[in-house]
Amino acid sequence: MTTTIKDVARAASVSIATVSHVLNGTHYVSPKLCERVWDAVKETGYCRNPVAHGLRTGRTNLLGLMVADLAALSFPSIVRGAQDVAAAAGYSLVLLRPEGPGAQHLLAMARRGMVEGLVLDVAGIPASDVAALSESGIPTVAMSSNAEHWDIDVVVTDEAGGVCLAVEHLVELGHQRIGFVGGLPDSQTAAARYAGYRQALARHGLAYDPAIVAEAPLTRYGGYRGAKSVLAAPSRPTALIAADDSLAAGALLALQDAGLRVPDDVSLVGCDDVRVADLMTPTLTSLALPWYEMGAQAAKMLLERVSGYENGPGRTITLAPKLVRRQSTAAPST
Amino acid sequence: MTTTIKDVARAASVSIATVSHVLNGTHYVSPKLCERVWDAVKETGYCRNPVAHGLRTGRTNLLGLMVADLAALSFPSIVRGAQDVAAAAGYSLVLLRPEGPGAQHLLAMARRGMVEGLVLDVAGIPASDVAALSESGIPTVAMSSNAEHWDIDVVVTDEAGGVCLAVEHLVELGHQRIGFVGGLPDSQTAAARYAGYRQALARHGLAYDPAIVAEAPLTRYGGYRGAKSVLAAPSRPTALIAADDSLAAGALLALQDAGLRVPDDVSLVGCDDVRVADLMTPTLTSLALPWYEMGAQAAKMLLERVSGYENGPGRTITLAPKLVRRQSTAAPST
DNA sequence: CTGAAAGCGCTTACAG
DNA sequence: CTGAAAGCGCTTACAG
Repeated sequence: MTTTIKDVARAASVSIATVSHVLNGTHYVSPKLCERVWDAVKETGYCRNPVAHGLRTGRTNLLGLMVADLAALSFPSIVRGAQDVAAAAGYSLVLLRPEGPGAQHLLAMARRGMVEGLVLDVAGIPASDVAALSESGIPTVAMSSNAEHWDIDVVVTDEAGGVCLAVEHLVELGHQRIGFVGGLPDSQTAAARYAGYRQALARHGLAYDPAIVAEAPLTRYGGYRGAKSVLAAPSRPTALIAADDSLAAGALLALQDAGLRVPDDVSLVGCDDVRVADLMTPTLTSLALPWYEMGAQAAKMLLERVSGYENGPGRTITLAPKLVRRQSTAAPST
Repeated sequence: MTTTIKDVARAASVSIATVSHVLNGTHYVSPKLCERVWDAVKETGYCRNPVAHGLRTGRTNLLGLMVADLAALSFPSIVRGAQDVAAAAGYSLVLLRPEGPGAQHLLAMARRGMVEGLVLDVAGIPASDVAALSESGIPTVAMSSNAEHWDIDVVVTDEAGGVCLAVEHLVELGHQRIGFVGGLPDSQTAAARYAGYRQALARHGLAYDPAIVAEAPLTRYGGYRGAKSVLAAPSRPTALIAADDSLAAGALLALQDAGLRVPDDVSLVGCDDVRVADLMTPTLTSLALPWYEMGAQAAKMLLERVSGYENGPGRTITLAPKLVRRQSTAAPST
């Protein structure tokens, strides 16, 4: 019922081989026939069946995007980045879930050619699964919050470097006592951010004081409790870094509860969620993670693999967060 | 190089037809051969090529999800809803963008069988495109913020009903003067929410007072300006409904600027963004839109179409927002 | 109960 | 320069 290459060939009185050649420009065809073919295409409203094309050529123009947690804040930006570059190359994204009843089918899909390659957000995916995937031979690029040792392309966010940025910003403003409210150390991201804090302190010759460091679950209440404990320190910090914007929201509340003004009495830096940071009062100076860029770079590297343009060993590219200055940071009141 | 049905057939010493039959359970095969086939499958690590399968059967187990604005707040939830039900049926989602250089290819994809059907978020998509799609014959279900007249399945959010809920909540608390800060009336959503406000007022016998109604761009600053103007009314409202959480954030700031406490002096209801509402101080009583449900219902209806289970005229299902009570609303101070 | 064969809609050497 | 034919990896009537 839908029109095929045969219909076009018939309408143009040529062979299907010729139709294919003019459509794909894969071989010289005389102008006369070309014109007849194009006319026939227009007339019949033909467009090629991508499934048949995919079977024949092995190219489906589909890239798999595998992320465990669609509710993660990073998800929309990663998708946008990946889709923007994929679309520019004529590719679409198919959303794959790493677990659940469909996992087998999806892996099969990847292995057997429904998607040409995989962009993988390793967050929430068991390392063994990632390893298996990376060994499966299907082109894969991983997005991660820390460097990995698989021999595949990976784009990693420099979490530690981001926190360094925050510390530097505060130091430049004149702060010397900078507190830290981080996530529970069971998450790699949280650990990396904490490491960045320690590193930056050392780099600037600032003493590390456990009394102004707190670890808490990544919730508003966690931030509230964490900040409260930090404020109870014998000598309270003039600035606070919260490793997440939920933590920051809670910390802000704790500061207000304690009668402290932000940024007049205490400066506050958050992390992650641009939207929340923008809507808080005061608006929050915050670390913006390069999610869009990660998606874009991952797709770019993957496209280089599936096109055969690149076939060397796994590459790693590191992307830095950006510090977005808003109202919540200022010089310390002396 | 990758193993095919032929390899399995050879390993099991049967025909490929038999392999296919035991794999798909499409025909009785003797236990003896069945076992040989399964052994061979295991041994060769075979899994079927979905592209070839798709070409032969016309079923790719792929559903298209077309949304114009991946940065919309609704996007992640819609995807989650759609993916959850799609995955349960063995389907994956491919992300289609309605415009740009890939549009042709994508439409072609849809028309020619790469995806079996389309879930369409009509927000930001020209009505003519939607109409064309709905007439193309490919199974399509639309998600919309207002009822439509295409003869396809559509799931619509009851925007007006949501605002009614908010008004009712405030009326129950004892409020009689309820202000409204809405979006610019050029958006259908904003118009629907405004209509809901008027409706609810009428239903509860409350007078409509233009002095406590403002329209503004959907930004924090818009909300700030809108609320300011409403507060300047000769008789100021005891409660405010903001048709968006950015507007609400701005309104909150305006209220604080005016020395008014929330909810003690003025109650505030927001809309849309669960995360922001949760992190604000006070946390925001807010209308939660049924995004996850929309995605899930849309996928469900689409699956019913592509499976052939449903082939009647277009159905419409309306989903109601939910009011989530948090700290920003209370009885008016008398 | 099992298998040989046609065919889904393309692309691509290979003849002519 | 053009076309007949093989084949991508499956499924599915149809013989036997």
